[in-house]
Amino acid sequence: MTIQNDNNQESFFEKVYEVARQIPYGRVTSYGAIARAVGAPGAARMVGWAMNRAYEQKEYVPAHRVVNRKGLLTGKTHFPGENTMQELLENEGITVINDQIQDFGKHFWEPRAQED
DNA sequence: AGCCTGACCTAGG
DNA sequence: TCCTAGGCCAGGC
Repeated sequence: MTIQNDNNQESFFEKVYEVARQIPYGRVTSYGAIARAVGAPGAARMVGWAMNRAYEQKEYVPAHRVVNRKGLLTGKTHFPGENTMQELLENEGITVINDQIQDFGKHFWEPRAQED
C-alpha cells in the first residue's frame, strides 16, 4: 500500500521536518536530497526555507546537518552566533574547514520518505 | 493583487 | 569546463 496517501496530507514543511529529523548523528544531507525525498525534486529552495522555520517546530530538527550539494555550510549565517553550525557538526565528528565539510561524500546520508 | 526575494539544483550554451 | 538562466513554493512589501 502506498504510504503517500497518509503522509500526503501533511504539508511540504512537515515532510521536510520529518525527513530532517531522520538524519542520523554524525551524518549530513543536502537540501535537494530532502526535496526529492518529499516528492519535490525542484523545490530545494523551499527546503532551506523550511529549515529557517525549523526552530519553531516542537520536535528538534537538526538543521545543521543539512547543507547544500557541495557540502558547504551555506546556512550557517542563519544560525545564532558565528560558527554555531560548524561547531555542532564538529561536535558530531564532522570536520569543517572554511565552511566546507571534509569528506562530504563519506558523511553524506541520503534521506528517503517514510516508507518503512 | 503583483513583484521580489530566498539556508538550492539542474540544464543549456 | 565555466558561466548563465530558469524553476521550485512560500512569504514579505
